[in-house]
Amino acid sequence: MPTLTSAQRRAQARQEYDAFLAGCPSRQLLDRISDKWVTLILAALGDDDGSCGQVAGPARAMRYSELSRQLAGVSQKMLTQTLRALERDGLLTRTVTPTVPVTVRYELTDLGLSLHQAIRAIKSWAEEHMDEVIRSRETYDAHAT
Amino acid sequence: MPTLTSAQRRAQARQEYDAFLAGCPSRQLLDRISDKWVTLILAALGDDDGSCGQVAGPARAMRYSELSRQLAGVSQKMLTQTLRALERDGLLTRTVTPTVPVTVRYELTDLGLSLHQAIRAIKSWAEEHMDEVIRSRETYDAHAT
DNA sequence: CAGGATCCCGCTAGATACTG
DNA sequence: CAGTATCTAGCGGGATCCTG
Repeated sequence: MPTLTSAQRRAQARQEYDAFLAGCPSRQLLDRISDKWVTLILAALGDDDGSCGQVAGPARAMRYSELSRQLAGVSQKMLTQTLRALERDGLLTRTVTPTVPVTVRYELTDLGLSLHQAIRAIKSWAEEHMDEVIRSRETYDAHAT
Repeated sequence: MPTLTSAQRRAQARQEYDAFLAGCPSRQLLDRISDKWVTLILAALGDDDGSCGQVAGPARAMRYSELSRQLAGVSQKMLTQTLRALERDGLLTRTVTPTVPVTVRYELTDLGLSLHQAIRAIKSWAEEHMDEVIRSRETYDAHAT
């Protein structure tokens, strides 16, 4: 049935999966992408860092060490583990170039890029509304004495 | 300086906070909102459930038991804990009506509603792209033998 | 009904050390 | 450079019991 439009297919997919249901695979997928490191990795790979014109860097290849530097505080374990999971889920590609020493580049796939749009909004939201949240916490904590 | 537009203020906030930095408060905020239950709670409270016209239910008040029913599989502890954190951060309000038995309603604030837009995109993405991810996993696993 | 309070297990993040 | 391997402390999170 290739007669379905992509919009129809997406609507159908949404009917099949419902993250509100405990057993639904999309619940587990939601859990996986609702992760601090996933968010930051997607943001790093999807965003142009501005060093070469910040208009719209649709995708960006980064090396392992670049990522670990940009995601301050991430352990090698978490970085590797998260990258592997994202590769397995088809969100990014891992390309090994057999130089000496070896070079590994990570790059978003189209699928990863489609998620990046949403992920980026989350990260921006956190940065933009930090002040409001801090103020809210202060009044909440003061009230509870 | 109330001469700043809201767009300017947001841009400024984004400069002050950078979730890529380990010590930045926004990193911690990002971690908090990158959570399965947060996503589902925000989605539940922000979405109209379709029972009264699914065009655009901007906000929706729900009772504790309604939430626990809709978020299948959530424990009371996690539900209560997450709701408290979201209330503290100013994303939702908790209203107690002293009936017998007591009635408690949760409702998104404007701040919560602003995050809901982004959160909803994440949940929809997970449901819409589940098939692609599953297929990707299969080929990945098959390759690794 | 809407939680609060405890107990407790699992697992997983993070630190450390080693390698091709 | 780009990981892998191992260990452990800590806490996320579920189960259970209790209350206003």
